[in-house]
Amino acid sequence: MARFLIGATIVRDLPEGRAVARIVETEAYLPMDAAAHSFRGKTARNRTLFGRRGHAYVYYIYGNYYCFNVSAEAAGVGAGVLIRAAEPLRGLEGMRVRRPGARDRDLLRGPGRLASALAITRAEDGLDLCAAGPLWLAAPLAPRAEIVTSRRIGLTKEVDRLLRFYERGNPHVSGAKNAG
DNA sequence: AAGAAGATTCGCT
DNA sequence: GCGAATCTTCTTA
Repeated sequence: MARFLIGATIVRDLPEGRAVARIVETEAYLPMDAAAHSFRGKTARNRTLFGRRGHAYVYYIYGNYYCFNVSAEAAGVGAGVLIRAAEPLRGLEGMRVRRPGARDRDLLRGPGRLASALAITRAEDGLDLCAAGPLWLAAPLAPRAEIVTSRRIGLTKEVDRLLRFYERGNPHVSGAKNAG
């Protein structure tokens, strides 16, 4: 699913209007993956990871930021895909309001920035992303560029697993230095 | 009940 | 390139 979501569209309704973006970077968090929030079992915070696939799992991190994930397996199995970066397509005004001073290129570049620009918080946790609503996803339409595989970013466990995916050369991908 | 770590970002050197 | 900021959640005592 992490691969599939590259090129998919995020549709988010903000007070300023509808924001649309194209996913360019994701990471997979598998069952039996010590780096995954689901690894130690279901809790109040991560319960949507254990629900049906295609629902929003949003968590708060470092006292400042939210990260937006998509639950990725059948009910009862804990797994998800972190949406790390996207390319803004429409409704940039609403995103700019939430990321003052940022260049357009950086509006959705990085998981914390993406959630901030699209106003995604714990309030959106559990939303069905395959149904009409304030936040949903549309499958990729156009042919996609080459997808690169790499190590995941910012982890202290399972650091060698190749579970990050991004479009080669896309300027909206986070951490240029992390290209490997 | 207390403490440590965390799927990040930004500013400063 | 490095370290602080900031607070929630989970683990351990």
